[in-house]
Amino acid sequence: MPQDAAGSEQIEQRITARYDLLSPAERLLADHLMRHYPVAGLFSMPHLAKEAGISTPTVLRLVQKLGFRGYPDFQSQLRHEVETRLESPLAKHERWTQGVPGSHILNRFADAVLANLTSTLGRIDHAEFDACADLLADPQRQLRVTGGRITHALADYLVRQLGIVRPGVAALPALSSAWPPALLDLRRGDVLIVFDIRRYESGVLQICELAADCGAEIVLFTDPWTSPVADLARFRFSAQIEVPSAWDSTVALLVLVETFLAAVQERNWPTTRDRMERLEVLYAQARLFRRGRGSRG
Amino acid sequence: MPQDAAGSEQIEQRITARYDLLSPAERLLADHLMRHYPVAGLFSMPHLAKEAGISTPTVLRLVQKLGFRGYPDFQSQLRHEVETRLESPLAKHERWTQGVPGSHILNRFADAVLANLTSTLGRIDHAEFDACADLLADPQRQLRVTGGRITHALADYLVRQLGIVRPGVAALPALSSAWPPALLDLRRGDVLIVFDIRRYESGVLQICELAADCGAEIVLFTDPWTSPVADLARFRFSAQIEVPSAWDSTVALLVLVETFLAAVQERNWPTTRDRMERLEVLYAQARLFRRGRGSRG
DNA sequence: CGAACTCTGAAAAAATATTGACAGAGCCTG
DNA sequence: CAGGCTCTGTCAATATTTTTTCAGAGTTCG
Repeated sequence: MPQDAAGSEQIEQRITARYDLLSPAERLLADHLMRHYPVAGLFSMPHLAKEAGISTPTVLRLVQKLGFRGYPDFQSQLRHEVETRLESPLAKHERWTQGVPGSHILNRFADAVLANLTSTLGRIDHAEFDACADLLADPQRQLRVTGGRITHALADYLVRQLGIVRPGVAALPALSSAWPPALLDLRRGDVLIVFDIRRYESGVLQICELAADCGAEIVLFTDPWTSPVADLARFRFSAQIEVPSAWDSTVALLVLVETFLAAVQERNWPTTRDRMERLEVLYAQARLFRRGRGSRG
Repeated sequence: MPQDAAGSEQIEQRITARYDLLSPAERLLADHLMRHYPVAGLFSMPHLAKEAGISTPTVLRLVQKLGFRGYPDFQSQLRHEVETRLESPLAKHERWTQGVPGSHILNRFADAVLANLTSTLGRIDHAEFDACADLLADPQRQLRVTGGRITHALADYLVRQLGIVRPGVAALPALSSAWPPALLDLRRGDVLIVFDIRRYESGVLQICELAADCGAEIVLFTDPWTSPVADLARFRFSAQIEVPSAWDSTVALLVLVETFLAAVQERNWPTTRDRMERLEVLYAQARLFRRGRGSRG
């Protein structure tokens, strides 16, 4: 559905639609605009140029490429967008900040997620978090990760990302018959990271008991109902998971996981950076990545 | 609690607080500003004066009475307010950001995640969301899902959960040599769901092109920089992903995914419920679950 | 009724923003 | 490696905005 004119198109859309026509400096600006949308564009041209790290003529060239006659024209449209977003029928953000029953699923869901997040994060003890991050950052300890039906993806994510930051990270196998060999080289002091939210699965408790017998430290991510694994765990973090859906939400857990990833990588930054650089080299050698969509031949 | 200076007060509050100190012409302007708050103040001084029916010096006198050094100073504060309104309508940060903001990694991370979420969700067009949910809920269409290095876990999660709601959902294989057979029974109108955030991987684009040639509809989840797949996609949802970490965050994407899951299951609830019940029976037969920790036996 | 006062906008002055012209830098291509 | 190309910033011009100055209009009060 091609717009004949750029008339009422959103600026965001104009940018994405023409992104491949943009030059490198223009993309710097476009990225900046998108990242701080829409307020960034309300500043004066010199200010905006400085923030984006480019020059004023480039700003002008971009807005002209986007179909505006000049910078004032661009700002005028932007103000209009801000207006409809903020001012008019108490626009979009307000639609989901107040949980009117019967509103759109996006609003209801976002409401629940935000409530879960604030509640989850507000309850975490900073000292406990730091102690756990220290544990996970200790290169002497091997890490093993496991999850249940819903949390499997989370466990997978943690393994992949943490495996970049440090060595000795692996997921436990899915089949219980494969557990004994996997526990074979678990040493005292190694760490088992467990995700276990309701519909606690029997297998998860079993493997925690096995690992505890081997002298492993257990880190548990769970829900407020607290899984049976809690008694075995050295560290325990519980997240709010209820949303308007037939299932529970893993968003708060993911935030925890990502925060731990950030904390661990911060704790041993030289090593992390070194590993990441080597990873980049390997990726480059494998020619796995291409450029963004601008790499015109 | 008297503010010594007008420091961080909201402009609306400043106006109401000093309203009775204002002259008639200034009140005209104040009324206009309040009536079209906050966008009115983003215009230039001549424009604003004309709209309010007064002259530019009066505008200047008002903003000075409000405690600003000049009109640019006033606009700067106003932009800041617009930003906080748009980015985080919940000023609830204080609840768990007690102390210096940006101190503990938990606070910094949570700040970023909340900003990402509000910004991401505020930008989603409800109609587009609904249309896409309709597409995903259509049992006639098969669904295939794929992701990149970071988003793989997300794709996996979507497959598992959506696979409970409806039949015909599968992940694409990881190895590109396995793609052609996987695409073999892709029919016109089937849907390919793609996660592609920066460090866009070449394989993702390739498989999208293949699928598009087969007549598949493409649904893209990406970042604000817009992946090259965007041109091929029927639906495109972009999420904010920046956090204080060496990596990007997939939290906002996960919220999108979970919201879609809720929307799809809602659209075909009888079928979903039926499938979930049968799943429960199967799980029970496999004796996979145990009770919560009260069931000491 | 007139002097002193405040309020207000016109107009000039200063500051700043926007736009255009141009040239150096980098890159493909022959 | 030279010529043509695009991209990008510096600088100058033009336009606009911001601020100041000032005088007329209206009001209050003795």
